[in-house]
Amino acid sequence: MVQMGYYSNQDYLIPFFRNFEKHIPISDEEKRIISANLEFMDVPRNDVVLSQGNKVNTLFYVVSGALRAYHLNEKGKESTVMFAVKDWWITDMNGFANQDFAQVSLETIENSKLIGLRYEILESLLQELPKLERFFRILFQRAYIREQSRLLRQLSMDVATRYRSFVDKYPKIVASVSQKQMASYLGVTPEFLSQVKNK
Amino acid sequence: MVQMGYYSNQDYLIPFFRNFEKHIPISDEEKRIISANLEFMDVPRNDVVLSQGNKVNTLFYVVSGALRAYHLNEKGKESTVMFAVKDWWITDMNGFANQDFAQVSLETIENSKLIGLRYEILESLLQELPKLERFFRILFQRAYIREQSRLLRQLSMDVATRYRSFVDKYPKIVASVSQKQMASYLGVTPEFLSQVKNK
DNA sequence: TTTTAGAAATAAGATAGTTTAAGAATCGGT
DNA sequence: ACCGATTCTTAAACTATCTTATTTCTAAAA
Repeated sequence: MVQMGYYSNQDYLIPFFRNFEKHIPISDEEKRIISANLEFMDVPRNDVVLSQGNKVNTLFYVVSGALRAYHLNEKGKESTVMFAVKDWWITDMNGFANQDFAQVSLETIENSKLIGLRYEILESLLQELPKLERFFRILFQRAYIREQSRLLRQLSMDVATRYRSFVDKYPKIVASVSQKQMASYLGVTPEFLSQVKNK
Repeated sequence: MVQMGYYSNQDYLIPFFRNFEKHIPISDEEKRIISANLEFMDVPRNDVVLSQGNKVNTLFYVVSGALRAYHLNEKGKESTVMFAVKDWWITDMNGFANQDFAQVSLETIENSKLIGLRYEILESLLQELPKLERFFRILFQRAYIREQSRLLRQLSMDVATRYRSFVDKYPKIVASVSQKQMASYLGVTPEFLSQVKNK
């Protein structure tokens, strides 16, 4: 993972604030304050930016590229909890919010530009700019809705329907993801997904 | 569903603000403003307070009792998305936040006292008391974490482990829930849960 | 008290998903 | 262009879970 110098941060900040302003308006002064508190990272494909079992200190925003959050259980079975592409935020949220250990690892599945926001920094930013509470309220509300919808699909649909539904919803993600990863997201074996697809 | 007169609202408001203040401090004046915008309901067991397919206009806070959110798919299969007991908030959040139709129904599984907060009211309260943004930010953050953890359990654990894990985590809920409902929450048939339990 | 209905347990046959293994295709590195 | 290493497909045998049906149990209604 490479920390970039200040000169090139506009590559990160322009898309970041463009997305930010879709949710709430923000002044130049506020942008300046926020910018000064972010970290900019250029991460190659297949790099692990957070490891299961470690303390979680950073919340990531995806400027470009794609990430995957996955869990490894005692039996070595891998479960993909989430993918993130451009404009998504991702981390092990439980570990982050409760300053606890990560239950998932986070890896890039493409070369990625990320913005990192550290826990203590976010906490103090929220104090300094209460407006951010609204931003993150909206963010978490949407994240909650997303997870609840996913859970509902997991419970109420069969694999073929879940697969089609995912492809419809996130065609961009499908492109960067191996079938093995896709299967572990849907909760089936890659072999079975292969069967299902060929019908 | 019975709307209560003003005289008895303290039964609702005292537990409500006691819980509220666990997350953020709040003045008497703020309490007054919030109180004036809530609805108080006393709902008997097995009452449906929101029906799948209808527009969602209310967010519910559980003062006492218990609720269940469930979805019915085309094949008539029922999936329990969530339970809520004392101090939990519940609704079809997608329908609520996006003013869309409910994908789930909401029913009481015990006689329940609920506080209702309507969509437009919440929106204007958030304008009037920006402090509430923080409250709901924390609320949704926790809800998101909860859903993500549940999904992870769903993907990575077998039925027996999921069942034990639920009983450990929510012993109170287990008491108010039938085995059929429990099974539809865990994503298995009641018959299979019965087998699993007897081991 | 009898009746009724819904909960749960049990068991047999059906289906969805897993496992294993082997071959074909694809991809990054040299 | 070649090699080794993943990744994907296919298929057969297997296992877990589901469906359906029957029975028992329980609790509330009449």
